[in-house]
Amino acid sequence: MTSLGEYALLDQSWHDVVPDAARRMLIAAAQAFADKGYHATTTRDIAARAGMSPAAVYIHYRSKEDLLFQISRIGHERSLKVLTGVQDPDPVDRMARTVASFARWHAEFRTTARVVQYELGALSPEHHAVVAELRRKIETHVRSMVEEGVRSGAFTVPDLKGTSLAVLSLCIDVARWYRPDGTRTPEQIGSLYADLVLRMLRTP
Amino acid sequence: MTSLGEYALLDQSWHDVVPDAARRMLIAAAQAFADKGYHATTTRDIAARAGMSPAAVYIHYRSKEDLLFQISRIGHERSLKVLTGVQDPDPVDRMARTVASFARWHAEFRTTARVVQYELGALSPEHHAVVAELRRKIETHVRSMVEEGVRSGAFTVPDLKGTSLAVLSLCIDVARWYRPDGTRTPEQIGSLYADLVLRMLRTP
DNA sequence: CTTATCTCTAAGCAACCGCTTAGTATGTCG
DNA sequence: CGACATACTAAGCGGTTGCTTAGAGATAAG
Repeated sequence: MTSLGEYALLDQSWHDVVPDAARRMLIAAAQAFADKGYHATTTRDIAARAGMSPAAVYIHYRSKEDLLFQISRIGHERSLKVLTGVQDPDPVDRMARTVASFARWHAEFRTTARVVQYELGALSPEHHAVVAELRRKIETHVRSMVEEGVRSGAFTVPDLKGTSLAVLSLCIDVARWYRPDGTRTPEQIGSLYADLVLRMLRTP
Repeated sequence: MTSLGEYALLDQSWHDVVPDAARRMLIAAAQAFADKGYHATTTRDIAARAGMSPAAVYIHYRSKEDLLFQISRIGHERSLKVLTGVQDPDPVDRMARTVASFARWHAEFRTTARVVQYELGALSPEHHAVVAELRRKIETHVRSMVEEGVRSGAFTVPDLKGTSLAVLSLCIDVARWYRPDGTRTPEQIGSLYADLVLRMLRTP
């Protein structure tokens, strides 16, 4: 029920959530939302996955939507950290390593990533605004990395904004198609995607 | 309510659906599913969008899931047709034109595409098997196009299956991020994507 | 006219939804 | 020990869900 195997698909960020029961509930909700979608998940599902009664959800969270918001917020923050955490003086190497780790994250922590990428619409307008700001930062960061490469002469792109969006889109969609039982490891997907993106961007 | 403006985001395939009320119901359902998701849409929503009573849904369809299946099936068939409809003796030109029209379709008919790509999980096992077969054909077709280019020497890829999946993934994800009020037209997205994909695949 | 068929609606049923209430067990501090 | 706070459950409330039933209106054939 709470084996390491199930937790392996979740990001390490959850360790900060206290108390213990609140964290178990959040993890149960993330797994349920990723598996069936927010609207198809009932609060009874979540409580059962956490091994508690339906009412226990409301000890630690205001509502079902609050659970989604916490998962989405923490997930977006982690995703942004993965994206911006790579430092490298060379724009090409930086892009390659960033794409590799960002794409890899979407495979390895697919459970979190799916909630982050596909359940935005279920957030309240106020909560949506919070994660929308984080998403804007993600888009801006990718674009500025492409821009830097273009300035250095290493990259040549026909449409800066559109190409940046395509790079980001490619990485994000990993969360949709990746299956843990497939032939490729998250690491291998990261390497492949870094290579493909450099080919897309590099000056011929 | 039933202006051309709203219908413009839907594929032309729907014209085959008869009788008239059944088609209106299917289009209303597709719009609702694309907008809010299958599980967040009620049969009363669908009926109201079609301008009929809640019970009218069940005159033409067995269930809410049956509506989803019809949309998903017709959408997948259309999507496959768009993908395989391009004929060109040159593997490079064929790939470019195919990617352009496939990516363009996901932008132009975003309503249909979103149901096709993001509501698979809500189908019954039997219905899911039907569209899964169509999806396999789509994947196979992209891979054989890449393969053909590699054989001709025009393309060089490190991982045939993985790269083909990435090309397909890039086009599909257009349905997630595209907004009709954006600066790029579906046509422009198609052109950009065709260019980006060729850069990904071409022998240096 | 009657009869049959098709398409639709008004009303409603059983089940399920998110969430609340009332109460219990456990631990902590004085 | 009693007083209080915390974390939980059993039970259930009001509202909504997908779907059904009974019947009305329209049309067309006999």
